[in-house]
Amino acid sequence: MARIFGHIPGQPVGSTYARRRDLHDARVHRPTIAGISGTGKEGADSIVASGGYVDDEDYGDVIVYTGHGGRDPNTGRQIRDQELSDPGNAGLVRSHHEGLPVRVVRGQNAESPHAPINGYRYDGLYRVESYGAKVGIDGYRIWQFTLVKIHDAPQESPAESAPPGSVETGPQTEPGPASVIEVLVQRIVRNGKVIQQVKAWYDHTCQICGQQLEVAGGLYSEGAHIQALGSPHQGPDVVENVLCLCPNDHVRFDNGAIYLMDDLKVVNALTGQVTGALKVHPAHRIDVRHVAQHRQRWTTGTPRA
DNA sequence: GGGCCCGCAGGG
DNA sequence: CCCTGCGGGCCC
Repeated sequence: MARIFGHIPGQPVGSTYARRRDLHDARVHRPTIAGISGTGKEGADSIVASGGYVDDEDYGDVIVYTGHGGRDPNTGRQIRDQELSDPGNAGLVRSHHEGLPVRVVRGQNAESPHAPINGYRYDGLYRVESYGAKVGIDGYRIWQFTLVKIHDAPQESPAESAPPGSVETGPQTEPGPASVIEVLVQRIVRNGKVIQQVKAWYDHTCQICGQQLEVAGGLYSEGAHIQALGSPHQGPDVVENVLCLCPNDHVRFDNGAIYLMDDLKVVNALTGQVTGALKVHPAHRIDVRHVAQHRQRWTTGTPRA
């Protein structure tokens, strides 16, 4: 069975499964015990986060996921260094380099507010934002992978176009749906100068909530365009149109859960209440025309094409 | 086939 | 709760 990257047809985000075997049967995550599905040559197509590794961190839209290896099978504690060459770890590295999306499944974990109460839940696609090694809680080197949720509109893998019974003979060239590859390429994060400049001004501090998100290897923030890029919004990729936000506030902002007034007060769209003021660095000029466009996009009732 | 892995059930 | 045995599936 070929490895599938991206969503599995018929398995929408939020689907729940009682046991690991059910995840396997649904092809959402094939291994029945292992947390990472993948190899160094192909990349990793899915992971399960069940809280089994003490160094894991789950922030919802950002997951710091510990690689495998080096554990005492009985106690679950690290008893030796992890190796990046182990298949699953190498797979996540490959996914990072290729920009491949990783299906994330969360398992029951009473200590995490993001985990299901029981069983397993498919929580959608993440990209491997970065990875690195550190000495874990148990005193051995671990490899950790920072996974960041992909918030684009769900991209269904195209249905198998080959009719049943149509068997390709000859060498397996693994045709692979081209559209999936295109989507992946589109999702490679642009880390251009504009976003880097904005992040530098704020040192990764969220302009809305003021928090700095610490991940392995440093701080993490996102450059958020106020007036969205591309059709139909046509916002420019300039510092006057970019905010430095934490992932959660980025999601809220991009989906209209929060918007800004012209004086840069922050408004909760559900309540209409001002919840604070945008924090702005003296050198950062924000163009209120983009602020107004974003606000009108989410507060006017005119349907959009 | 050998070894590995973020299960699972059962018993104390 | 912790520990045990018994595992399936996958990668090498």
